[in-house]
Amino acid sequence: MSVKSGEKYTAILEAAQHVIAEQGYHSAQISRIAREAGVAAGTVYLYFKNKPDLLVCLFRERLRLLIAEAKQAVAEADDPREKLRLAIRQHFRSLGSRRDLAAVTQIEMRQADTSVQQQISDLMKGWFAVIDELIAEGQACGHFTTGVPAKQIRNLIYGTLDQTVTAWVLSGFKFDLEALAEPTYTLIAHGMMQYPEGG
Amino acid sequence: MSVKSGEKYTAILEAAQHVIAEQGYHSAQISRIAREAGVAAGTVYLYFKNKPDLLVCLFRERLRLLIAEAKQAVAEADDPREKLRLAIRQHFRSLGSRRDLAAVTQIEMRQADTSVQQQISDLMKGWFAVIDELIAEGQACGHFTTGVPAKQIRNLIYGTLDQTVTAWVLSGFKFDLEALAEPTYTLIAHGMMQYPEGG
Amino acid sequence: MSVKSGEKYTAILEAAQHVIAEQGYHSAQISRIAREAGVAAGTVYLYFKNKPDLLVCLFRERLRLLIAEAKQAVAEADDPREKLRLAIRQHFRSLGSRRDLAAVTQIEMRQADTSVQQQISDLMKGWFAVIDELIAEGQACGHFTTGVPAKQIRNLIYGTLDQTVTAWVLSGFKFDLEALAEPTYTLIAHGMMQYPEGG
Amino acid sequence: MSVKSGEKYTAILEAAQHVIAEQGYHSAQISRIAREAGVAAGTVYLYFKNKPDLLVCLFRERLRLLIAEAKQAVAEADDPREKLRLAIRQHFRSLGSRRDLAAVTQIEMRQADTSVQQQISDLMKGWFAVIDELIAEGQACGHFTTGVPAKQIRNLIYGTLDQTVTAWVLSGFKFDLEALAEPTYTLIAHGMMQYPEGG
DNA sequence: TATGAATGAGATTTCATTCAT
DNA sequence: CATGAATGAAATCTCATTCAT
Repeated sequence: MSVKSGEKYTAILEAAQHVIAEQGYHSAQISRIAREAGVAAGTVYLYFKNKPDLLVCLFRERLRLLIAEAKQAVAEADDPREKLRLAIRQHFRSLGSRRDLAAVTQIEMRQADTSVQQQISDLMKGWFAVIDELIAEGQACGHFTTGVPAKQIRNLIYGTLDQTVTAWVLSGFKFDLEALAEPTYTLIAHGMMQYPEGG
Repeated sequence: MSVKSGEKYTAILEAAQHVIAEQGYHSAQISRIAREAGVAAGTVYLYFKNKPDLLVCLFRERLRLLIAEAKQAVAEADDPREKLRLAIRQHFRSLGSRRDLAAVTQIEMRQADTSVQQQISDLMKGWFAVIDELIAEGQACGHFTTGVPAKQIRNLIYGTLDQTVTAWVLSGFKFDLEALAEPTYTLIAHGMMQYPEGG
Repeated sequence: MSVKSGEKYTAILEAAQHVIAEQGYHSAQISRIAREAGVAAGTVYLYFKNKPDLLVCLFRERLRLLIAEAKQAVAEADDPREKLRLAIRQHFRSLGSRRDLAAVTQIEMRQADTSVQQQISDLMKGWFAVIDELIAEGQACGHFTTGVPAKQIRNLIYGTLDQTVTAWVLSGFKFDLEALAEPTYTLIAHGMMQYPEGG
Repeated sequence: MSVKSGEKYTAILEAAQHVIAEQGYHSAQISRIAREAGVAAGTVYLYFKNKPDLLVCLFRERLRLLIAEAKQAVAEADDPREKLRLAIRQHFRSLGSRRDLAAVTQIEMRQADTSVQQQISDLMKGWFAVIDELIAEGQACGHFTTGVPAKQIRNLIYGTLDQTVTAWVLSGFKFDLEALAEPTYTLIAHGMMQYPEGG
């Protein structure tokens, strides 16, 4: 039986997400996570190498989910512009319905030390790939500008989404995140400039 | 703790910035910062309440500088579109020429605990104000769209700049940050969509 | 725990000797020993009460062998002086041909805690008995001095052998242990003093 | 002020020796040693790198003393035979009057892990040097046999002394150690063999 | 103001041992 | 007899902070 498939593995990850969201990364003690998962502290070390590893695994699992949802959303359209619209909406929907997860990804996870950040950064490439593909497709068919490096377009998209979710978490979830999908798409896609006529 | 100026206050901040950039936030020991500043460890506590306070003060000082530079840059133009262009260029220029500072603001500072993040978040409002004012002005004179909440425009701008600088730091300063000002402005201002005719 | 024979009992002892010789006493994990013996960790506890008990049993088994070999060697001569010569040669031969065992008895076993040391110390009495008998015999027939307590003669003999084997192990088995039997016998038997005439 | 010269450094070493002699090496907690030395646990780490380092330093300090006393004793005679006699007496006297130290050197110190043993082994060379010099001198002037490797003579001397002191500690200090100096010298110097005539 | 030696709280992690199967 | 997943106790070490000088 794979050690990664047991319900204890899942229970520990759930508990970690909850405790970290509640207490913050550095105050989240292994013993507390274990108690919440209903296992002994030592058991955590049967499933995870150490505390940073637990964090990385948590992030990997959750990001895998987000990426899958993003891919699925994007697959529902053919036009890259529409794909972008759906990707944005899905991102806000995915995190908007999972506050613990949002708190962990936007705030707490970023308090981990550099080696964890490095691993997280690598995992993010999977997420970026979804955007990158969408951009490349849009550029190929002439819908998206090629006058700007694709990587910078990605920075615009990801940076905007990330900042928006972070602002939402920091506000204490005070506004409707998903409702921002449409205007955000508009801004990203059409830009912020008003034109006297046409546009 | 009461003295907000003087050589030693400055020296400690300089040392903190350097040590944190080099070793990361959590590995940056007070004793090391003190040594680098040429003072005793205890002396740090005459100028700062504690380690988080030192971090917050460092951020406040540096942000004050960045805001001043941004305001000065923006003041050089009348048209809010031009102001936006200058603000973006200035942001990339300000951080692009201060690698230690960039590493601290984009990476290390974010590892601080939640209470510090809260204070930093408050300080950021001063930075946001510069953008907000610029947006409001642009909207007032009809150059910027009013079809989208101003706050979301700000998220777009700030998120994009932030993500770009972070990518630059994480790349090991491998590309020319300032050179990205122009395409970034284009993207933000005009959007990423290509139009068959007009636009 | 009740079974003192059988393949598994033997296999565990063999594995323990090997793992301890290789990794040292404190780093020798029960799980590692079990794996090497081809049994589950829990199985070790069917044959041994606990880790110290495993060590004591290992030492007892091996010492039993050494004592048997010593007795057998000694039995081949009648003259106590010759018996001493043979005993020394046999000790060096017994350990000289079993490096793992030598490493365990001379180095690792001595890192066990005091209660184990006490038990080992008791077992050593069986070894000392062989020497003591030989000494008593030699004193009885006038070949060995009676001007010195027999126990101190034993300390001389055992101490010298022990130190020599330890030096051999610590050297990384770099010299021929058995070759030292003859000079060691000479030293012990005749002393280190040179006499102008006679001797 | 050298960190090695303070009274706290000494107090910690004294406390370590006492606690280790009483509880054994592995049960000797740093917190207990610190309490006995009248300092905080953290203070121990201002003077010693870690627990093994504390042990090595303790051994180094004490061995330095023993070697000094041995050298001083040896210096009182010219004849190498007499020097040997004095060295043996001094060794038994040095340890016979310091039971805590004897318990630590003969029993507890040997429970330390391999890296400590290695360092101790290196330090022991200083002790061996005293014996080696004495042996070389005796061989040079024809008093000691050259028919046996000098290193083996050293093994005889050191092994015998070591075993004798260990036996004394294990006996619970039940006999007079120093009283064994004379017979031990006799045995080592003249051997255990009785000769019909002369000798 | 400045020093820096001393403090001491606090959490990770290991691994011998158990026990339900 | 055998298994091996789970347990949980226990101790080192770090480093921000203090305070007597």
